[in-house]
Amino acid sequence: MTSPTRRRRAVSDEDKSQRRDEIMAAAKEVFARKGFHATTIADIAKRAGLAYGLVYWYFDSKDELFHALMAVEESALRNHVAAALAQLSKLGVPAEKSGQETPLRAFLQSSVQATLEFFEADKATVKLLLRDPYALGERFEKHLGGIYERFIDDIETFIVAAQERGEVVAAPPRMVAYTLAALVGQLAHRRLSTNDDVTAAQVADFVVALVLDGLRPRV
Amino acid sequence: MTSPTRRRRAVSDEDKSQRRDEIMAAAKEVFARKGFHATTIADIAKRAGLAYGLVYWYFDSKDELFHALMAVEESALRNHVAAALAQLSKLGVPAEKSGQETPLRAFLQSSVQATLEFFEADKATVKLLLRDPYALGERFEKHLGGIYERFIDDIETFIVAAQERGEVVAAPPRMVAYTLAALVGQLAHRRLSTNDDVTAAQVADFVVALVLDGLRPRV
Amino acid sequence: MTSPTRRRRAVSDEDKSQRRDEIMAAAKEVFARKGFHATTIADIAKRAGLAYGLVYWYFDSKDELFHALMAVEESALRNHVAAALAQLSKLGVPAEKSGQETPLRAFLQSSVQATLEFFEADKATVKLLLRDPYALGERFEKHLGGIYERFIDDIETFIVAAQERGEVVAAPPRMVAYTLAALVGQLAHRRLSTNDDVTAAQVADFVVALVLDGLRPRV
Amino acid sequence: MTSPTRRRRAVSDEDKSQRRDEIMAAAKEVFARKGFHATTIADIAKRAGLAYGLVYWYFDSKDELFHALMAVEESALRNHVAAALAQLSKLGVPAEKSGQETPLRAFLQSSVQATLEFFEADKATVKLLLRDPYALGERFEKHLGGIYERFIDDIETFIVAAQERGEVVAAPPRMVAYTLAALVGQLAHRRLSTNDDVTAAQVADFVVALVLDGLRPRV
DNA sequence: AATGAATGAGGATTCATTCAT
DNA sequence: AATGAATGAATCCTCATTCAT
Repeated sequence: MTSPTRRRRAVSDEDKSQRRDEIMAAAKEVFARKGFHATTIADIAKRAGLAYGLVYWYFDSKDELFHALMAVEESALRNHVAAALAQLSKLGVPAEKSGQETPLRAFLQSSVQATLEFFEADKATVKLLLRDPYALGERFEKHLGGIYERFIDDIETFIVAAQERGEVVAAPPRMVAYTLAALVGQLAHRRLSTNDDVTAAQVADFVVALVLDGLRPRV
Repeated sequence: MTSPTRRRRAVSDEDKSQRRDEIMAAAKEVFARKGFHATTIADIAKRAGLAYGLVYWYFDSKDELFHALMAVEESALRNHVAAALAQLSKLGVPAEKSGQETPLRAFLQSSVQATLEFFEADKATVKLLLRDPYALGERFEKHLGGIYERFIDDIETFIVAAQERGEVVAAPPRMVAYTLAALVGQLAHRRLSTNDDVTAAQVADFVVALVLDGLRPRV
Repeated sequence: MTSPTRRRRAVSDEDKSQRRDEIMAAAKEVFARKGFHATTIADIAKRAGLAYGLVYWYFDSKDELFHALMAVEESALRNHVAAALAQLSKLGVPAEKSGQETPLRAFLQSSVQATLEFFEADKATVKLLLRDPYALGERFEKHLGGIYERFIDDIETFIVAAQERGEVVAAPPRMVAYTLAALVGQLAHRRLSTNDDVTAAQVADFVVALVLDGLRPRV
Repeated sequence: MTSPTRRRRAVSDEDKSQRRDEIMAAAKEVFARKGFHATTIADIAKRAGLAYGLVYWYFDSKDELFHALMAVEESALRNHVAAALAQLSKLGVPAEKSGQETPLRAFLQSSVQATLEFFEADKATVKLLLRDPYALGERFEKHLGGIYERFIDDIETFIVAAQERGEVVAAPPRMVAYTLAALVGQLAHRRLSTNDDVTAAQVADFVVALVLDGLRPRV
């Protein structure tokens, strides 16, 4: 039994963190809908059902709030993709016995599909990560650049490993990685405005086929 | 007899058009450098060496000015690509007799290279067309969407024709077109910040090889 | 039996008073350093190691807190000067037998020196009493005016008494008092920013000599 | 007859300067009445009968506006005092033949009186120069310090010259100068709130007598 | 008494746009 | 056509103060 004077309130870090999350959720929604510039702190607060001054209790500035969002979304995306890849090995995709291209194809398929699904399920994030930051000047471009870099690094790493494992890749790994990231990013973005009823899986199939096999059918 | 205030010389449309162009040139430079929001009408006018109130004689609003720029740049890009393709046929690329894949490969190579070169030669346009509009809300996104659409249409049209001519394309034409546009757009954009000494032609080679042949080397 | 929330020990007025003092000490330091406007209640509370909401338990407003500080500082100053003067008589300064000017000179010397020493030892108070209140609008100006008034009254009273005791004073007593207060206040203030190694005693000597004797040396 | 195209408007620098002055006049009045912090740009603009945005056409910031005011007022004060002193020599005050103290006394009398009159005639300036700047932080304190410094320098210079001319001054010139400036500043300030019907000339007489002769009448 | 989250008035500043000349 | 002064909506952010716990 703790001393009465120590009881205090239970607002604690948990509640604080929760409020932060509420604000971020509201911010994400509004930023995605109206864009960074057109969004006011008041918009965000209203959306969150709070007094606008309170936003500054949790974030130092509009910029910081946006940065925080970018970081969270990057993290979520990476987790999502990592989970998909983990699932892949668990499912026993023949990663070891295979002398074929399976691993690379499977990796690409999984990564691309997971990425597209992630953005599919959360269209706001597309705008947050793939649309706004570019136009917001260096402060965000740098952050965004880092995110991209990390993704490209991961892909490159995998491709290099595949090459070392004996898989043939007919282009410099980094360039391929880079291209792939660009492609997927753009596709995710474009899928926002287009009304395909193509699924993420189909697009992933297409991308993988394109990247691995090209348009010209094997003779 | 005209009133004294009317004297002046009748300013021809040509003059008007010229001033307009001056303003647009200045606007392009400043928009590209600082981004749409950070650019003020005063910035543009100063750059053009004019009183800033005058901008409103030629354009109704900052938005309209930006739209006008987008239109001009689209037009310039299309002309540039069209010229490259025209050059191609003039050079006697075997477009008719071909039973080979030449036309499609040549078309892609030329289009991609011309596009990249265009953006290469005019980095401001990259920012104008590929960076800002996304984050500027629907008003510009729609316009940009149209530009993309037209390009995708052109590519698609060509691919369809190629297919009808007997060339095998292992994917839905529109999807290919769409992918290609995305890829090239993103590459052009990324080339802004990266210091490759890779030429546009090399990138084009890479893209075409990737799209047509894929990563797996011909057996 | 008191309700659980009521338990605690009955906080004595002493405790309350002590907390108040802690807050005032913190406030004094911060106000002096940053100025009234630049100081936030949060600054003060942090300095005092308290939750900032608590400040409002002891003071109704930032203004009231500042007023309280002014009152305390006035009191401290008056005590300090009074002590010096008391010391003076205790030391047997010939206040009664004197047919000389001693008393007035001694009084001035002691008062001025004590005042300067007080401000010397507590530079924060200079800012609190001599710098901020003026610029803070009528609410504080009035209070400050009162403080000055009381000092001037005291000096005047003494001068009148001296005159009645037969000492010659070549000017209206109130005016002299008023001048002296002004002079000392300004000197104290100015000593903040200047790096004289002149002591308070020396300045006091100078002031007294000036006031009593003027610049022209005795013939 | 200038060419019609060259006619243009006559707004010119004169008008611009005039508007600036209007704003400064309004600002001075409001700053003096409410203090720097309590004054809003809107207050100033309203007082000047202008849209508040316009203030920023003429001044970069509230701070700059205040600085400009300080500079103008310093200048005005210096001119006023200089004029009084010029008048003095013109009136044939025996500056050269005198072996007496006349010049110093006359100089002090004139300077002090002119200064007090200046502040008398323009009470707003007292607040602007002698009240607000101290409490406004370093940015203004520095400027104000400079103003004081220049005045003290002038007085010191004169006293030194007087000494060299043979007049006896029983204290270090700079200290005297410094004291005098402090005294006059404070007196001017105090005269704001007090309802003496003492004239500036009388106060000046008093100050000069005090400084030169002291309270103890010549025996 | 104590805490610190919540509120919202307030204010400086920017800038697109209008307008008198 | 040209100029640049004038307007004022808009928005970020601060911070005194209140209040639930």
